[in-house]
Amino acid sequence: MMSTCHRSPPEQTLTMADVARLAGVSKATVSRALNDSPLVSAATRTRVREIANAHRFQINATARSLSRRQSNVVALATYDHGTQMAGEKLPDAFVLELTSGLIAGLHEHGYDLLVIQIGATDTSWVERYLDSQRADGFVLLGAHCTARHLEALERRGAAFVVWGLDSVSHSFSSVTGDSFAGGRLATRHLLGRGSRQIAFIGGPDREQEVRDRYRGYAAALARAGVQVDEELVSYGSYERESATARMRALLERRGELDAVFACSDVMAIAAIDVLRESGRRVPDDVAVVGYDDIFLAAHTDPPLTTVRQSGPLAGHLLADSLLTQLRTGAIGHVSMPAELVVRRSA
Amino acid sequence: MMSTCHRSPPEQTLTMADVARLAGVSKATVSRALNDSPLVSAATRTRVREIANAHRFQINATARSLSRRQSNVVALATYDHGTQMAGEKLPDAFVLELTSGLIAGLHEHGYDLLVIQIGATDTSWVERYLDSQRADGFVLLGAHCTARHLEALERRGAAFVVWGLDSVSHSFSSVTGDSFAGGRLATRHLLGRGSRQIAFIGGPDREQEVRDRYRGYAAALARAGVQVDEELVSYGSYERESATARMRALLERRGELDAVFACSDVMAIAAIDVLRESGRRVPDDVAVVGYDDIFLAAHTDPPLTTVRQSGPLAGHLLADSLLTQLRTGAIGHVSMPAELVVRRSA
DNA sequence: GACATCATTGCAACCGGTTGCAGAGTAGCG
DNA sequence: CGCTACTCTGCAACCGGTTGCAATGATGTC
Repeated sequence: MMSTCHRSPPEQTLTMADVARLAGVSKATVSRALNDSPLVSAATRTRVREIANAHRFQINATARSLSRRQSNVVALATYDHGTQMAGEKLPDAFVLELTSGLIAGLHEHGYDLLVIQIGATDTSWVERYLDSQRADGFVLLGAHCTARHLEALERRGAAFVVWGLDSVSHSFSSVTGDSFAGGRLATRHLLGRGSRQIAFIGGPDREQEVRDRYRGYAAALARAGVQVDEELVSYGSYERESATARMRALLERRGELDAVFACSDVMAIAAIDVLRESGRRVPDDVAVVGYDDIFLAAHTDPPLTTVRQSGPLAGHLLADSLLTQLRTGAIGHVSMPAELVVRRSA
Repeated sequence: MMSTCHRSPPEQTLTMADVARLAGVSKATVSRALNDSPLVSAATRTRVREIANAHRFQINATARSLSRRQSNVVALATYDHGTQMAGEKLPDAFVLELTSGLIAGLHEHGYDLLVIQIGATDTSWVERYLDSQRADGFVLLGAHCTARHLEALERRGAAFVVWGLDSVSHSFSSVTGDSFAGGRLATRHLLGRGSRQIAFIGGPDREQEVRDRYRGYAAALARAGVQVDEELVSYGSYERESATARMRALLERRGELDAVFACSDVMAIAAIDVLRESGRRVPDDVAVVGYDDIFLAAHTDPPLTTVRQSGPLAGHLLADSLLTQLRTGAIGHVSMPAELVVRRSA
């Protein structure tokens, strides 16, 4: 192929003043025409727009931000993923998907996403980004943010949304996974396969998320007329080792169990190892359902049936929530549907 | 704890004019003082700065951008991670780590990172972000960007860096993994363990990356005085199935092989499955090394020894490269060291 | 035909920084 | 002491949009 010959003239980006001159009107009129102001006639509006398009005019976002006193940028606060924190609680893929949905959601309303890194104790970024007009609001990930951060944001009166954190004691917008529905979904699936002795392996029992999953578990059992057997319920930490120990204990107490619902995929995988070790087959003898749908889940043996949350949807909801707050000041809480990914382990 | 009483007065963000008034000087002097201009006396500079700090003055980035005609923002172009593309070639964790390093690297020079999503065929984002002054330059991920994108950027004269793409026919800055070193590292490690019949399972043999890894493999063998056995070398696609088939073929041709170097972790895992199936033990009978260090690698059985690239370092180098280009116009190519992660498979 | 009303448009002052240029003050030099 | 040189500071004009307000002309009403 030949290289292009009709390269347009240098054409350094033009300004509204240029467009105004070309259209034979004033800067103000161009501004109004492009912003759909009712203060210009339809005829003028279309003419100006045609000229602007023909010359590929791009409005200068910086100048607009300066006079409107809003940047149309939202900052996503993350930790340094190059170090320890990486994927501690959030699966990597989920963060990327969430970011993707967030960008898309913001974009629909003319906002861009800035990504910043924040330290656990430092809160200066709030002023640095807000007062300098670099961002209009913030999105935080609950797994990463501290009480100190939340306080700093509230004190400064910043607009922000948090993913995965219930705001019992504070008043800020949040979007969380519907753990109750997730727990019910997992349990219902196991019941549907015929299991009746379903074990529950939870994370720390103080966490709201874990409690909600338990409530969902219990609700599904009740609905099916199955009594909750407390001997089948066990809490601990999210560690792999902790799950291994608990699975062993469960087998000793209730060797006849026929299913396991674990509150994370990592715990589910550990449980499967223990079950195999004890000579049981998965899913034939014991069915297992996890939670999160980490990348690994699709590649274990057998592939893990698990509960996942839609990252893109989470991002979209965060965007909507934050933009609503920016526009109206309203704060809100949204709970996201959980979906069951059926693979082979149950 | 009690809530704070000494909440500072409303204190709507102050401007340079305010600082100027407080310091009894002009706006211009404040600007110069804060920017380390040689046009202010040392005494004035410190006094102005003290006052600015005392009042927690934050410069308005928007206004500064407008008059300096540069935004101090760099855009990272990504695809929509909510759909098919997700993690096709780049491990999720790597993208997050790279982003992390990128943010840190940019931050050191006063730049922020904007993340945008681009479509495979759409190129309008170049003008949208450049002409509107929203970004000064771009970072692209080779696995995601098309020739069309590169052309659009070059035509527009944009500053940009690409990760993982050699610019043989174009002239733009790039940062890539050192596949030659990676291949050598892996092979040397296998040789060090005593293996002599080392199979090579590559991706498509047209890819530069794959060729470089092969060169590294060959170089390490030569160095150890081992003849390359073409029967042990095999190419194909990156698919899991393809790797399975090739491993089977290799075993038929050279049942006595004692090690495998695969060009991706997914292929290495597939190879391990085949080896097990054939009754061989890993690593006792056959040692296996992969490439990429995907999250899964640390959790396979046995945990996979593999070659990884430092995501944070990649990000830093991308930042440096782009900023240099913005400052001086110089374009450059950097090759990143590969590191061997020794786990249990070799 | 005179006057109030309304739809359009332009003027000019913002938004909050940066910077060329002129002027004031001080020091250096013969 | 007079004159040049140099240091420091302020004025004012930018950067490229937005918007209150006044001005213009057209339309409608009695």
